Amino acid sequence: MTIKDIAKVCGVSVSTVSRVLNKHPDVSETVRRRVLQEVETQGYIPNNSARDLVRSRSDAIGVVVRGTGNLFFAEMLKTIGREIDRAGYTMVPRFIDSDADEVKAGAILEREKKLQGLIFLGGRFDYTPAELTLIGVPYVCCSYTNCFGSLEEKDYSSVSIDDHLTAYRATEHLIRCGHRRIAAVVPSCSDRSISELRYDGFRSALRDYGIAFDSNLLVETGGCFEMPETYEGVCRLLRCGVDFTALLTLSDTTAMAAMKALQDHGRSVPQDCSVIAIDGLNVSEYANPTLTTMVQPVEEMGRESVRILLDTMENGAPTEHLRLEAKLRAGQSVCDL
Amino acid sequence: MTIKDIAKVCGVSVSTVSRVLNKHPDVSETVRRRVLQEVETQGYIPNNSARDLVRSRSDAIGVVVRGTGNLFFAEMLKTIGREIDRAGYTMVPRFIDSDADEVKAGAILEREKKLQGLIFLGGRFDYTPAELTLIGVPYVCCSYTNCFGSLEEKDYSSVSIDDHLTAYRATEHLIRCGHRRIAAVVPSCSDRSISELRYDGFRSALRDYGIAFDSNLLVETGGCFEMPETYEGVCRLLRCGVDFTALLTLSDTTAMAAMKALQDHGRSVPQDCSVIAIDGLNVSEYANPTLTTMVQPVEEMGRESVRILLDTMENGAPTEHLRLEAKLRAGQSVCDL
DNA sequence: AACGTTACCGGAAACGTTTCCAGCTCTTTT
DNA sequence: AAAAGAGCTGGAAACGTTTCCGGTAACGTT
Repeated sequence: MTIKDIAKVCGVSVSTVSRVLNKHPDVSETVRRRVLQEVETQGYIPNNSARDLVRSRSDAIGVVVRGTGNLFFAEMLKTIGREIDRAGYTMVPRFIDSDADEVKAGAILEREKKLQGLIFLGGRFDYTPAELTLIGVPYVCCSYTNCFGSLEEKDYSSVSIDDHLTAYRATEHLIRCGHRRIAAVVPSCSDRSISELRYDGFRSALRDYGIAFDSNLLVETGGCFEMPETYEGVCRLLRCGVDFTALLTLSDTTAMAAMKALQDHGRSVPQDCSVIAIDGLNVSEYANPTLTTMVQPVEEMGRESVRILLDTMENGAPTEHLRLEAKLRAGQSVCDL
Repeated sequence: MTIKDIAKVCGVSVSTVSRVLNKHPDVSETVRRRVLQEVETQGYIPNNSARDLVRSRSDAIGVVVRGTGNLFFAEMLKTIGREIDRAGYTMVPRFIDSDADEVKAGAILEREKKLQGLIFLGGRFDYTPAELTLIGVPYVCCSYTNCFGSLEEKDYSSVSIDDHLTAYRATEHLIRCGHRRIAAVVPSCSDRSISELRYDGFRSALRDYGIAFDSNLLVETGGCFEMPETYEGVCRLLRCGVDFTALLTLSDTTAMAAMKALQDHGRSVPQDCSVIAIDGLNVSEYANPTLTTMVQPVEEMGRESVRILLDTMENGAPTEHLRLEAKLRAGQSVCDL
């Protein structure tokens, strides 16, 4: 079942059928209708390989996902997938680990498939600027403000919450609840990473409210928003015997790990220690206690990422850097002092 | 940069280069080496569209994911994606909702892309056998024993835990801990669904241990393993005032929702009520209390699903139905009576 | 010396589209 | 009435591969 069969049975040329299929204007209404009807009844589906070959492009958009521990990316991937489908493209995801070579392989391999665009989704990427310029297609960094620290803003697009502001607001919320001794668990990802931005927001809030920063209250963890590391980090903090009434974590899953550590040490949340987080996963509404968290607009982020990418791909639109707002969802993990 | 360029610079024909690239035997060692070296230095990458066109096939494997609430599928998708990548294929996932038409669209749309195989991942699919026979490629149902109830076993492959046995073992664990009044939350998915199998396992265990089944202890919920429905269901159960000391849930996330409902009603887990689940998500180790759950071998399931699919695709191997073992991971959500 | 075999290689068709170009028929303009 | 344009259509090249078929050269066998 090819375009030729349709052409033959309709008594027209393949060119004409092709024109109908591609919605070209210069074909008579009668012929158009005849062809479309035949396509319908025969159940003809164009051969994508042939189409891609002659157009020398594909309908594939790659999504590179890094940061396996964070369930937030799972939700993001789903919304991104839906949007890509809706736009008539094909999503091809690739999950990568921390392994340096596999990360690099990501960029290379994405080029083997004929991708039209790329979405980077995740905590951290180790690409060098040189490697990135090798990518000949537009790409957007989703949920990651400074995906590639050393890159020109005009060379890529990004969609994320305002990480600095979000952490600021979270901290502010704790402060307004009367907390002064606020600890923070910060994954020590790379420079200018998402965690650095959020950490800066945390510090800014403290400063603005005249609260001296106590470096003993800072827990740096390895990995990227991993639960085991977070659990361990909070345990260390507790062993230090330093005093604090609230804890800021940078994601929902790490918040759950942190709460677990607190609870395992006999501290109940929020009575003995409030915990606030960032993400707003569905599952966090069923944590015990329910998480108070800054909800990222997952749907909107996915939609906008794809929109921007498509706009650059199809219309050559300029790059864009979108900062969305995360909204506080009050749960039970924070209480007034 | 095409195969012709390589041929020209090597002084051979395109046929020869093609043969080298496809590891055909009849090409001399010297030529082979010369070509490979040129391919390397030039950084030549074959055009997949052209290759697919002439071979009239692609390297794409579709993964249809249904059941958005269940984080287990997110973990499965990741391992499946890794395996597909490793095998040199391209994964194209599609997330579908409960909407009947979108479900059907799944089958149809998967055929538009030239897919070589399909993996169904998720709680329930509404395809009719007639629709399924339209799928001209091999497919395997992953983590879902009776994906398509009314289908011949020889027509598809499947990989999952033994759902009946797993629920049996979970129930057995509760019984051995001294529990007699055991409630269960069962999503009312379709006939012969995953939840029916697990429910049967639950009933079998009760029977084998001589415990009369009390229908008041059964909570049927709408949706497929959704947290809100589960929460509501457990609330209903509690309002009934019926007595029970343990609760079986069929997934980790619903377990968390169930625990939340119990806790919100002043019952602490496990002191007032033990809770056991099935899945073994990472996050369940950080629930409060830590979940006691039957861990599904995610890695193995993903690996085997892809292996079986590839074996059928490439070698025409017969269909296979693999039942793996879920192992109990003791957490804190179950205690002796 | 003739033949068959083996190992290797090139030519060319084929895959199913899209798109450029040319041509045809009508209508409108000069 | 001729020229110009508009609207529609078909022919054919091109996209980059794979693979079938045939051919050559070298070599061993009779």
